Amino acid sequence: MSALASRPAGLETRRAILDAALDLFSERSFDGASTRAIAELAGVTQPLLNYHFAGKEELWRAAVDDLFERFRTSMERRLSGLRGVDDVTIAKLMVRHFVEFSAANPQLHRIIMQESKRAGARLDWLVETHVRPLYENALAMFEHLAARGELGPVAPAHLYYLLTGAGATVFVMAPECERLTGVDPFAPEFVAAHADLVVDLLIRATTKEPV
Amino acid sequence: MSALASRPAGLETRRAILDAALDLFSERSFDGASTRAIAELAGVTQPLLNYHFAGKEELWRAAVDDLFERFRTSMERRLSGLRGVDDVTIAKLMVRHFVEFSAANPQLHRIIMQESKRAGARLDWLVETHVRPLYENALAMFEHLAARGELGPVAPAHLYYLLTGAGATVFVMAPECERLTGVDPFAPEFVAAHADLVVDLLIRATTKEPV
DNA sequence: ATTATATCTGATCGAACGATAAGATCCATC
DNA sequence: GATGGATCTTATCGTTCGATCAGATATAAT
Repeated sequence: MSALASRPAGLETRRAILDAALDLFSERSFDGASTRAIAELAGVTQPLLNYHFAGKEELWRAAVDDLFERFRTSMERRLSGLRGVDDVTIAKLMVRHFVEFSAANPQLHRIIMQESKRAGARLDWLVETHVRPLYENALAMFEHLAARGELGPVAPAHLYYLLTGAGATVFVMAPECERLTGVDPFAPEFVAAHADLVVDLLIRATTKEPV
Repeated sequence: MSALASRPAGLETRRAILDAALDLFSERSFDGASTRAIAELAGVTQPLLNYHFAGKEELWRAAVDDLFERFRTSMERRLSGLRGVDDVTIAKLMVRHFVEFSAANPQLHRIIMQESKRAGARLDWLVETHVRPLYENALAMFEHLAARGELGPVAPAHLYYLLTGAGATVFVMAPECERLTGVDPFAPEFVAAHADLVVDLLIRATTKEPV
C-alpha cells in the first residue's frame, strides 16, 4: 500500500528521485522545480514521485532531511577522535569543514537561503527540524572561544550570519562567480583558500572591539 | 499603442506595479511570483501588467533596473563631496553604505542570489547589466586599499564574495534570523553593529597572511 | 461638446502544473 | 509455475499559469 521501499529496485529509484529533487529544488526553488522536471532528471515518470512520496511538499522534506543528515554525519566523522584537542583548534576544524561541505554541497545553503527569505510552513519546519540544532552547536562553539579569550564581545546572531554568509555565499552563487570573475569557486585551491579566510575571520576579525 | 506612460495615472500605476513586482520576485523567486499575485499586491488587475510591460520577463527586468538605479544613486550621493578624503576612509564608507542599503533593501541581494544559483539568460543579463559595474568598483576599491598597504594578498574574488556574503546574508535571511535567534536584523542598532563588523572584516581580517 | 488617445477591465485562450485512477510489469515466495 | 504485493507507466483530472483580445472608462486636446 504505502511506499516502504522493501525491494532493492525501489530503494535505488528513491535515491535517484531524492538526488534529482535536491538539485532542482536548490537550483530553481520549490515553485520553480516542477515534478515533471525532477522525474525526467531522475529517469522516471512523473507519477512515480507520488508513489514514493506523498506529494511535492513531502518530497522536498525528504530531500532536505537527506542533505542535512549527510552534513551532520560528515561533521561528526570529522570531529570524532578529537577528545584531547583544544577548543580553538576544534572550532577552526568545524568552520573549515562547514566551508568545505558548502563547496561540495552548495544545495545546502541554496535551499536554506531560498526558504529563509519568506515566513511560512516550510521555513518553520526547516528551522525547528534542522537549522536550530546547527545554530545551537555554533553557539556552544562561540562560548568555548569566548571562554578562551579568542572572541570579542560580538552578539552570536552577528557571528552566525557573518560566518555562514562569508563561508557559503560564493558557492551558492557559483554560476555568477564563474561568469563575473572567471574563477571556478569549486576548484580545490579556491575552496582551501576561502576556508582559510573564513577561519581567520572568526578567530581574528572579532578579537578587537569594533569601532 | 505602447505603454509610454504619458499620463500621471499611468506613472503611478507603473510605480505600484514595479514595487509589488520587486517585493514578490525577491521573496518568492521569478517562478514563484505569479503575475496575478503581483497585480493584487499592486491593486490592479492582472492583464494590466501586460499593458505596462511586454511580459513577465520584462517586468522583472524593469523592477531590477529600478532597484539597482536606486542603489547606484544612493551610493553616489553618499560619496559625493569627498574629493579630499583618503582611500581607506572612502572604502569604509562604501562598505558601510552597502550594508545599510542591504538592510533597507533586502530585495537587492535576494534577487541576485536567486538568479546567481543557475546559469541562464536572466543571470547573463543581470551580470552584464548591473553586477559587473559594481564588481569593477569593488576591484578599484581593493586596489586602492592594497596600494595603501591595508590589504593582504587575497584574490579579489574571495574578497568580493566574503564581503557581500557577510554583509547581506543576515538581511536576505531576515525571517529565519528573527525566528532562529529572536533578533530583528532590521533594528537600527543591529544594522550599525553589523556594518561595523563587515568594515572591520575588510580592513583587518585580511592584513595578515592567512594560514 | 467632440474626438482621440491613454488607461484599465472582464472574458478567455492554450500550456503547464500537481495529483489521481486504473492497470501493466516485475519479482520474491510458496 | 502460480500467487500476491511491490514497483512502475499511461491516461487524464481540475487548477493555475502567462498571455491575448475586445471593449469599457477616463482624460487631454481641439
